[in-house]
Amino acid sequence: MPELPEVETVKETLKTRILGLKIVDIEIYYPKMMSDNTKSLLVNQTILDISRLGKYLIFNLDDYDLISHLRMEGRYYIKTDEPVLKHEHVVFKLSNGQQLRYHDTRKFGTFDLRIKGETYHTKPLSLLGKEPFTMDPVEFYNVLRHKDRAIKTVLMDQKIIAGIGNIYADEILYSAHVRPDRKAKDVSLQEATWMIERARGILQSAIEAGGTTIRTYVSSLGVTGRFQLTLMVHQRKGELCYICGDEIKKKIVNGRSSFFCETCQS
DNA sequence: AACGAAACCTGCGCGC
DNA sequence: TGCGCGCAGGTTTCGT
Repeated sequence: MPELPEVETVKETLKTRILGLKIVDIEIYYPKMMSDNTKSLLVNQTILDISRLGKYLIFNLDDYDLISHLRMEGRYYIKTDEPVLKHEHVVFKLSNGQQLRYHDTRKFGTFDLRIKGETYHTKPLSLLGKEPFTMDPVEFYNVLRHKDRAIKTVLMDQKIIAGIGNIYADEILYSAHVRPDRKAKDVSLQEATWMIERARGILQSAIEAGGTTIRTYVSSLGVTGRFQLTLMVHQRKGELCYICGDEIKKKIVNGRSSFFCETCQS
């Protein structure tokens, strides 16, 4: 589910709810999700801050950083003593009686614990490329020049540029007028520059939309980070392009569904 | 080195 | 109603 904007929204929302609270206990209902050793190190740590890099959420504690990746369907809920649901796999009990619950239908999410200071120098965070906000278009172009893969595959490669997933890749490519199945090495400097500029604009708009959506649900249970931004092409196969009126096409690119307009993108 | 496919999981919608 | 299949916004691992 979550790409960079959704994770940013989850981060901001959680910061308003659990900052300064101590983890007094943890219940693990799906052992593969978190080891007992990690649990023992987390207990008695206080949540001092929450940060984000790419699609990773990072709980900054006294002595450690807990790195959380939501993968496809991870979500956080803040509850008290309601019954624990089927897909709530990790429950962090906090010092004010609240519980931070990690919910993940497909169990793809991951937790990694790092000693402060090593967080950004070890996997997985050390593998991440720059986010679109800090990526220099010329640097990006120079990477593309050597890639014999579809441009969309490169745009979603977290080692090259961090934070973009399947939905935003489609939207960015549409906005930059580039077909998802073009070879990366055939993309021009002008196009690469548009892609970075459009990535920044679209991600920023999504963050603002997500923030708006969440703010209207301040007292709701879920902290999902779902945003309401109008999608121009993603999941619109057979519908009409808002710009030229042609039919939106769907094609599998490197195993991922990809939506685009043949007329507006080349 | 670099690429594509498979694997990790569960639930949902669709056609028969 | 029930079953099988395809599909889902991500990442890592494995084989070529």
